[in-house]
Amino acid sequence: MTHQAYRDHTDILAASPGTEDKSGEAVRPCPQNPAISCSGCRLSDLCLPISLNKGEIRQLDDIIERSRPMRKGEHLYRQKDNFRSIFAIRTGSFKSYVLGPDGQSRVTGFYMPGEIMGMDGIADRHHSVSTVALEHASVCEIPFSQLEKLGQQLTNLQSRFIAIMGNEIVKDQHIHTLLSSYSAEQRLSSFLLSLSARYARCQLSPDRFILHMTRSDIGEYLGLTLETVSRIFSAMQKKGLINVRNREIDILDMARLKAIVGES
Amino acid sequence: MTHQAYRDHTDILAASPGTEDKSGEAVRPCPQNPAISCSGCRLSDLCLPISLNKGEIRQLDDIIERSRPMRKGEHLYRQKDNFRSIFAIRTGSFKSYVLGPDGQSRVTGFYMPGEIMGMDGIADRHHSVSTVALEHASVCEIPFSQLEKLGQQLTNLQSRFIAIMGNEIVKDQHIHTLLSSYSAEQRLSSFLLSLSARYARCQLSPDRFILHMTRSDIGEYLGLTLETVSRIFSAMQKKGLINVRNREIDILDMARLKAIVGES
DNA sequence: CGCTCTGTTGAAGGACTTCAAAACACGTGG
DNA sequence: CCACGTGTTTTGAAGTCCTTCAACAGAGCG
Repeated sequence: MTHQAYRDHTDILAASPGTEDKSGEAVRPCPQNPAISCSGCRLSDLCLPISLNKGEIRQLDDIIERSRPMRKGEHLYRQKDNFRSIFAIRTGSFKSYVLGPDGQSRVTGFYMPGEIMGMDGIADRHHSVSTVALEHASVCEIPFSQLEKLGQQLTNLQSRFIAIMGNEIVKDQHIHTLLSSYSAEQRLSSFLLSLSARYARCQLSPDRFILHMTRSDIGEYLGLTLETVSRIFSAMQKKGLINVRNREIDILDMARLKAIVGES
Repeated sequence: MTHQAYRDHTDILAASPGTEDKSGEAVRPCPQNPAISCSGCRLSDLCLPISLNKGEIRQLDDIIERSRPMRKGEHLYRQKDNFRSIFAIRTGSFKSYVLGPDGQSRVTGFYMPGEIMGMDGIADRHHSVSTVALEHASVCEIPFSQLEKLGQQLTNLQSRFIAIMGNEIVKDQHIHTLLSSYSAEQRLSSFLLSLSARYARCQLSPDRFILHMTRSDIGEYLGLTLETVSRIFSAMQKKGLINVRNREIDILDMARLKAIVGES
C-alpha cells in the first residue's frame, strides 16, 4: 500500500496529523481539542465565518457549542425531531436520509467538513430528514435562535447565512437536473467530481479518496440500485477513468470524467 | 361546458372576479390595479407578509415595485443575469429552467401565485436559472438589497424570509426523493396533488384546473419524456382517477391518487 | 384556412432493475 | 491469530419500465 498517507482523510484534519494508525480509530488523538475556535479552525474559510472580521468571529464563537465526537452510525438528529440548531461539520462525514412509507430509506445528501447541516428544520421547526455519521466525526452546534439574534447585530453574518441557504437551493436544483436527465454513468461521474471538488476544498487529495458511504447509499442518493452503482464503477475502471478498490477511489482521468457529464 | 366558471383560474384572482370572458384575456380588467398593496392583496397570507403586522407590511410595501403585467413566454430573468431582486407572483404562473450543454432545456420548477422566485440568484449574485411566464402574469419585485436592509429592522420579516428559503430546501429534498425512487405514475400523481394543493391555497378549485405547462415541460420537470406523461395521463383517465381534456384536469378520485404515492 | 406547435398512440429497443449466487471485507469472539 | 458470521460488493441472467422513433390527430393563431 503506497498511499497509506491518504488512507484516512480525517487524519489530515485531526489535531496531530503526524500520527498514523491502521485501525483509524484507537490511537488518533481526540479532534475535540478544547482550544478550538472558529478563528483557529482550518475550515473557517469555507464555513459560516467567511467574510467575518475577528471581532465578529469571536461573537460567533461564543454561541457555538462544540459537542462531543460522534461514532459511525450515530445520529445527529432524526426526522420529526424538534429543530434547535444547525450544525457545521468539523471532521468526518454524514448522510441525510428520509424513510419512505414502506420503511425503506432514501438518501438526500452527503455532508463533508465545512458544510452546514440542519437547515431542513428551519421552515417548520421540525427536522424533515435524519442525519447520521458515516465515520467518526465532530460538529459545531449553532443554536438557531442565538444565530438569529446575532445575525440581527452582525449584517455580515446574516448575509453569509442567507447566502449559504441560497447556495443549498442552487445545489438542489443541480441535483434535480441530474436526476431528471442524466444517465447512470453521468450521475456517477458527477458524483465523483463533486466529492473530488469538496475534498479539494478541505485541502485533501482530489484524485484519491475514500467513499465513506456504501454502494447502496450512493444508489439511493442518485436514484440507482446498488448493483448499477457497482457495475458502472467496474465499467469506469475498465475504461481507465478510475481505479476502484473497495471503497478507495483513484481518479485517473479527470478530464474524461468531466467530459462524460458535459463539462468541457 | 358546465365548468366555464373555472375555465381560467386567474379570473378568480383578478380584481373583478365577476367578469367572464371566453378568450380569458381580452376583457379581463388589468390586474395591475394601482391601488394594490400587500395589505390589500388576497395572497398576503401565503406570501412574504405572513406574520407581519400592519405597520410592518406598510414598510414592506414601500420597497416593492409592482411591475407591468407579463405576457406568456416573456422572461422575468435569465440564467447568468445579475441578481437584483426576488419576485412574488401576484397572478399567473411561471416555470424555471436551465439549458444543458447540448442546448436542451431542463425544467427546475413551476411557480404559482403567492410563491417566491429568484432565490436561485442569492448565493453568487447571478441567476442560475431562467424564469418565464406560462400565461399572462404579474409579479411584485422586491429589490434584494432593500429587503436585506429592512430585514435588519424587522425581525419578523427576516425570520419569515429565512423560513421561506428553508421551505424551499425542504421542497427540493422532496423532489429529490421523488425523482430518485418514484415510478412514472407516482411522479405524475404527486405532481397533480401538488398542483391541487397549491390551487387550493389560492382559493381555487383543487380538483379542476388547467395545466399551463406543456407535457414536455412536465416531463422535463419529472424526469420523464413527454410521451410517457401523455401515456400515464391516459392510463389514469382509463382507471377513473382523473379526466384529462387537453390541458384541463379533473381529479375524480383524490384518495386513490394519494394512495398511489403512498400518502395514506 | 393552413401552418405550426402540442398531444396521442403504437411498436421496437434499450437502460436499468430484479433476482440470485458467490466472493470479499470486517469486526467479534474463540 | 484464526475462524466465523454478518454486511457489503461483484457479477450474471432475465425481465420491465420507460424511451426512442414514427405517424397522425388536434388545438391555437396568424
